[in-house]
Amino acid sequence: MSADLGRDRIARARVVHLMARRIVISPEEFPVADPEGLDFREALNEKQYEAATWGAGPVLVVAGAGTGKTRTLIHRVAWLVGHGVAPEQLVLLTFTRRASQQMLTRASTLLDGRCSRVRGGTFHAFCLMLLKQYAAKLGYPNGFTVLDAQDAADVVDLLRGPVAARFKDRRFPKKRTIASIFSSIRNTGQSLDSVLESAYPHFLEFLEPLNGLFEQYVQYKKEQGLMDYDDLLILTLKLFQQDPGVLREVASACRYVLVDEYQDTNRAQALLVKALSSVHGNVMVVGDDAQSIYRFRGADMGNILRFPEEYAGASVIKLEHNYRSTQAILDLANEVLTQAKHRFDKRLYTERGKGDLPGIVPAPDDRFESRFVSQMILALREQGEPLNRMAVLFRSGHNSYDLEVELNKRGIPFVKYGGLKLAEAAHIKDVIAYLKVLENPRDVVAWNRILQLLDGIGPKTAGRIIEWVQGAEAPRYTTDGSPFSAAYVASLSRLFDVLGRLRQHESPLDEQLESILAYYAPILRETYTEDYPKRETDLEHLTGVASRFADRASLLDSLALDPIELSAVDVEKEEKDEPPLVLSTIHSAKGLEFKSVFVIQSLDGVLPSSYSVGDAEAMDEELRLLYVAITRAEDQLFLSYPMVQFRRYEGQYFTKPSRFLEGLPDTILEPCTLVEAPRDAVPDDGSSRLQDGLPGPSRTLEAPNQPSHDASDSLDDLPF
DNA sequence: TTTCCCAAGCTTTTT
DNA sequence: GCTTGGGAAA
Repeated sequence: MSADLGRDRIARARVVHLMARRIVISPEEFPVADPEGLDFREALNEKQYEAATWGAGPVLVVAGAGTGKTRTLIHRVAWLVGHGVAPEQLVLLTFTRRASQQMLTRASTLLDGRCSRVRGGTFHAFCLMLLKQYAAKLGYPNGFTVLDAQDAADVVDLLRGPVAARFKDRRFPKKRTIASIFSSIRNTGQSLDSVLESAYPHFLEFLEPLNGLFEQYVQYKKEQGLMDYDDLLILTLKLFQQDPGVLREVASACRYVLVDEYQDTNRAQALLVKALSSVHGNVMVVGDDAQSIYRFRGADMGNILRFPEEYAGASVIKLEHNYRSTQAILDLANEVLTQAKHRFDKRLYTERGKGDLPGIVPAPDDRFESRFVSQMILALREQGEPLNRMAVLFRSGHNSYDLEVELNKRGIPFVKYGGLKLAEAAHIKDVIAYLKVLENPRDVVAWNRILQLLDGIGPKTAGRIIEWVQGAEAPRYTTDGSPFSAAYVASLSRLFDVLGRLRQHESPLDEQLESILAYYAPILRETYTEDYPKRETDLEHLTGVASRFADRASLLDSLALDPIELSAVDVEKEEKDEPPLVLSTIHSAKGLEFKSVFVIQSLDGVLPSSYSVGDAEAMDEELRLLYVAITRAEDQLFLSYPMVQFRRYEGQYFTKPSRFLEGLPDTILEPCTLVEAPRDAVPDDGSSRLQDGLPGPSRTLEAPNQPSHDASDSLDDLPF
């Protein structure tokens, strides 16, 4: 590796803003040598090295898929810490908690644990931490509650009622829609009418009432001590704005700001980065415009494209050498990307060999698709590929239901990322609501939830009770002197008993949870008579998760921001057995890599989603999504789709493969045919037959071992 | 006012 | 396939 960087000293001038006076201090200098015990030249290529050892000042690292972005960031952290920057002065902002944890653990291994004190996490988590500290300055109580998307919609619903009543005969938007309209106003900084115009033109007639509702919503949350996800970002900005002293204090502590996945930041996040780096000016953002996939929640690719203008004197480092995938996989990725309306001047290259061509696999229906995938996985496993180095990716959470059944049937362990989260299940939210009420007695959403679980109490009565509880100075947990009817006073006082007792003497978290669960158990059985055993297991699950937290507040914060934690328990449990296969939405798979990747349901209408068809920008995003999926693969890539699907009332109907994959030359994407092997001709493990796709125009993949089918049935001959 | 029942509608993707 | 909303009965 060449050592020629043309710089003896890694140094850049930097300017410190202190009060009104600008005092220029001398450049920060690091010795050229690597920190003890680490050979960065050995570990990194020239560009990566340049990025990792960058001195001060703003830098944009444009890192294509698989170009060692994480590796570079980790070495960057290690470099800075190794050169004496206190880990506490480093802020590493990432998009998902998974990404940040992965990064910090990997960095720790480089420098024996010192890096674990690096501050960071998701933007939202970082802001929450700040807001906990400064809530009072914004007129919020310290015990404010964080609302997840569902809770936020519930708050909207409380306010929506009277407004919607005025439009009885017309279709007033539903709570979720309203909540997401509000969210997009705040994420993009657009006005209500421009949001409506671009995304919800059919609701333009409700501009006025929605405007009023929006103001009420903002007001209400403030009064009740509630913050939604967007508030976390926006109130932090507001805090900085109204109180420059706080900004200075916070930003001074952020000597180096590192941001991962910068292409997916929205306006508020970009402003936060600007603010946090406003004292030291040391900001490194890493990203890839071709992998921007969060437009739907306000991410703005413009942030990364405009970075050089936004930060005067910013340098740009490009990483283009791909270390992950074979050339065949990159060829497909590059080819797919050329279909984008917005052109990317990006062509990934590798020095790895050509490798196997990616295959496109039509399956007769999704049962066959699932069998194909699971069989292939077993075969690869027989060849020594660990399950956790393989992944099945899909557009949306439910795309894998059928496959999950098949995997269970075959005893293949898997984890699933993305899609529905346990923390969103009704019974989990119930239990959490009790904790929330204990933490923040002003949390009306939680109160409503737990009160309405009681017999004979609906929205109206719940409202009256909440008023009673909160009417006094301190919340009163008693029915003494209450105006409520005897019909439910008994059940109400049982609830108050439990809450009052827990509030009085703060017992350890697990004991609190135990009391709550004891109280909730009969309610659970009654409300979910059908399937309460399954839900009871989930609650045990929750107890397990809770035991890892020191106190109620930190459990609640964590649940609000990172519901994935719950499914992480599965991982640990399974890992005793065999590291499990990964199922993931493409969104959740960002930043991960696997030896073999299966993209299922590569259908037109799924990927690209039918919701995006007709919107050029949205279609480009779908394309980038496919690009992200393809570039997760190192060696093997299969894109499959069912040729026939079922729909509720229409029955069977024919599908079309993703338009992004149609018309690609066979030399880039190889068509494969599934053939069902005669049953008795199948070797026990089925491994030998899948391994070598024979070179040729159409690879044949045999699908052995399907007892329910006539052995002579060739799939090609099935009667469609 | 609540609850129950039926119909309608709707779903990406995440913090 | 599931949640959400409306309407009617208790």
